Amino acid sequence: MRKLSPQKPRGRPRNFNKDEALKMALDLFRRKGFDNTSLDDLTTTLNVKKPSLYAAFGNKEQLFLEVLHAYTSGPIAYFHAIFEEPTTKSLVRMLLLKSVEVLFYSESPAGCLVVMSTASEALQKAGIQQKLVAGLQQHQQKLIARFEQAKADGELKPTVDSQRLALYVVTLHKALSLQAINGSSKQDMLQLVEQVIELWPSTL
Amino acid sequence: MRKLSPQKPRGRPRNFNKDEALKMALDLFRRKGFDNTSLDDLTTTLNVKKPSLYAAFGNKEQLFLEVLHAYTSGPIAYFHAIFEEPTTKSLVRMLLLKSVEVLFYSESPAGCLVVMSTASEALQKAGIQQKLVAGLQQHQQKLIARFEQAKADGELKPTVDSQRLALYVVTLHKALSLQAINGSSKQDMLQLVEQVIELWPSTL
DNA sequence: TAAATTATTTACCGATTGGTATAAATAATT
DNA sequence: AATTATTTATACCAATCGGTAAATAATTTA
Repeated sequence: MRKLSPQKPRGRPRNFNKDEALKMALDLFRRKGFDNTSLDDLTTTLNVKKPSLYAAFGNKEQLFLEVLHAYTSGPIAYFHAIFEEPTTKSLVRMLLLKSVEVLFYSESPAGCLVVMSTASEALQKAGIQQKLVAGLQQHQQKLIARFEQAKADGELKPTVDSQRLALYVVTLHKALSLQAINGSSKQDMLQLVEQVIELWPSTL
Repeated sequence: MRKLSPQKPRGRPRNFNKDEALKMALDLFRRKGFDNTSLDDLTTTLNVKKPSLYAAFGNKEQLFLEVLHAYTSGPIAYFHAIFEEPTTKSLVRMLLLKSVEVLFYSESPAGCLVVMSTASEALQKAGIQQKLVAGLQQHQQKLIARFEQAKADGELKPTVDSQRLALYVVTLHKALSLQAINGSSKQDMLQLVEQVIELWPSTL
């Protein structure tokens, strides 16, 4: 009955690492998008034949879901960490700065997997796009609550509309991906962040 | 030698209207994106067989270019009109409000053809994406010049960084397409515009 | 060593992609 | 009426798409 000790698996061992494969697939999906990343793209860059890929991950959508999980729990884990910031201003600043870091983590900048995938038709048909949008909206709700708290704490003026302000922030956040794709330099985007912070409603 | 009077064309007349076809193609490209709009999509909704389509427009890329021209000279002609506005604040307000109108002109909102097409891989390979990005950057340059003028006129504070501020505006502008695709309502987006205007640097 | 289990390789599948050859249909011109 | 020019419809093309059947290779267990 004991299954605690992870005994060696029964059959032939797979000769590729699942986590590394997920990282490479993440790069592909980010650079080319889900729809335009073909199975041939995946098999050649991962150096894994199609049947092996399907045995390990299921199909293309399920592979994407695993990639997505690796992405949200890895590169964009800061999504949750920002709420530890003391002020809304530093929170927004950290959110945007960390985003820029993620977008430029490799030599060739790529958009955010979550944001850009919301425009995928294949993911929409598969019902995955809806999940992505729901996750983004949940994040937006957390921002609203945080801004409300800041109002109660006297950090933000009572005249601030938390919903509007949160919409403003998530909109800017999503836009960073487009800017990266459109060729903005990292320096430009860091300046953009500073511009946003400079315009942030005064703490009164 | 006279070719002034447009005599009736020689052969069999085509039984579809090019301009109407372009409008329907525009709808398709906006809703599905260039890559995911197939020739079958086009031929069925335009009710035109493939050889006729190719005789009239060339190929898919050239069709897109004609659609793009119809789009820039039609729905988004406001892109140039905004520079007639008296203040930078009203200019930005008009830019964003007109954008929202375009995104919601039909029942189902769609992204901006230009903005979303900058993420297309097929258009990138065809060298068209670069043209789109160049056009957007040209628009950004005009904004920078306008903000500089506003500083000279004393409308904007001398401390304003025109480049940064223009980058901020175009980023917000592009983000509207993403918000529309992500399901934001028109009311939400109009409120977003007001939030941006509220944060606009004071005229001093 | 034999059996059982899992992964790999090779080769293939039907469907869809963008694009086209060919011939019939429709018009103006001679 | 015959010729010429243009568009139409039918049928097809090679290439690529996501996905899989079948046989072989590698490993643990008995």
